Amino acid sequence: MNLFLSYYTNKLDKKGRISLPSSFRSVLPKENKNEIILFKSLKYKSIEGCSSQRISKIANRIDKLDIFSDDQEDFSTSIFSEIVSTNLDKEGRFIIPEKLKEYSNINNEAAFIGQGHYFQIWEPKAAVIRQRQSRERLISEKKTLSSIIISNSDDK
Amino acid sequence: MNLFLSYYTNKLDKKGRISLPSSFRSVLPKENKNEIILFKSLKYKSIEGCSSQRISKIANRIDKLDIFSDDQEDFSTSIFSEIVSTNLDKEGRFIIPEKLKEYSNINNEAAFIGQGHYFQIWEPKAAVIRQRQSRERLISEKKTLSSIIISNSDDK
DNA sequence: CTTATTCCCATTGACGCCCATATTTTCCCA
DNA sequence: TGGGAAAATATGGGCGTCAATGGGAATAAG
Repeated sequence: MNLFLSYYTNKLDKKGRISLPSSFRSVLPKENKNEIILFKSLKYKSIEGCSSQRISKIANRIDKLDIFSDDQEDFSTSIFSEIVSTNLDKEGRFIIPEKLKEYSNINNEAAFIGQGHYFQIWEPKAAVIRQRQSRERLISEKKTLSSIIISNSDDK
Repeated sequence: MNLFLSYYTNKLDKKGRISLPSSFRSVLPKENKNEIILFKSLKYKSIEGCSSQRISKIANRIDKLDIFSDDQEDFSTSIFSEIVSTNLDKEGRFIIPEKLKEYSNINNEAAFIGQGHYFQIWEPKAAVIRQRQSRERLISEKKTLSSIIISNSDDK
C-alpha cells in the first residue's frame, strides 16, 4: 500500500526526535527513503508532510511562470521558504523544526494522521478535536463514506 | 534535494563575513562549489542569489526577447550591470558587498530565504513580514500548499 | 604602508551515527 | 486457539562529526 493511512501517536525524546510511523516510512520512495518534506498547514495549526519527490516538479512548474513576475515571487516565497527538508536517521526518526513545533503546539507527543498522498502531524488533543469535527461535519452534511467512494468511479 | 529550501538566519561577524547555510551550499553545482551570484531584487529591498549557472539560463531567456526592445534593454541594464560575483571561503562564508547591504538594510544579521532555484537575503524583520504577506496571499486565493504539492498530475 | 581578503585553527552547540533496551507485532507450532 | 519465540518497531543515550562563529596570521591589493 503506497498511501499514508491510519493514525499513530508517538513521543518526542529528550533530543526532540520522533519516529515516523513505520507504515509511513514504507510509503516513501526507495530513492529517497529517508527524506521527508514538512510545512505548515494553511488551514490548521498542524504540520503537513510528504515525500520530497514532488518538490522538484513544482519548482519547474513555478519556474515556467515569468521570471520576476508577481506570481513567481509569491509562490516561491510562500512555498519554498516555508518548506523544510528533513532526514530520517537509521531508526526512522526525525526532528521537527522548532518553528513548526511552535506553530502546531507540539511538545512531548505528536499524532500522525494519514491523508493518502500526504500526512499531517498534530498536537494529540487538537488531533482528536479535529477528527471529531470532520466526522460531525460529514454526518451533518449527510455524506456517507459509501456515497463518496462510489461516486468516484474514476479512481482506478 | 537540489533546491534552495527553507529559512535560515545567520550572523555577520566583525569582518562582515556570513555563512551561506550549509543546505544552500550543497545546492551549488560541484564545478562552482564556491561561487555565488548576487544582485538587487527588482521588487523588494532584498538581495537575490544563485549559482552562476542560473544566470546563464536567465541570459538565454532575455536573449529571446526582441533584441533592441525596451524590455531587453531594461532587463540587461537592471540585472546584468548590477550583478556581483562572490566567492565563499573554506568555511562557506562570503562578504556581502557594501552597496547591497545598504540597499537591503542588512546589518548584523541576515535571513536566507529559499526560493527553489534561487534564494534571497533579507534583513530579518523585513523577511518575516514578506513571508507573512506571501502566505496570506496564497491563503486568500484559497490555494493550499497541500493541493499544490500533493495534487494529482504526476503520480508514478 | 594600509586596508581588505583569504587561510588556518579553535570553540561551541547541534545533529547524525551507532548501539542498547523496551515494547509491540508477527508468526509458528503445539 | 493459545502460548511463546522471533522479528519489527519505538525509544534511550553515548559520542563523533559538522555547521556556525570567532579571531590571529598570512597574503593580496592599492
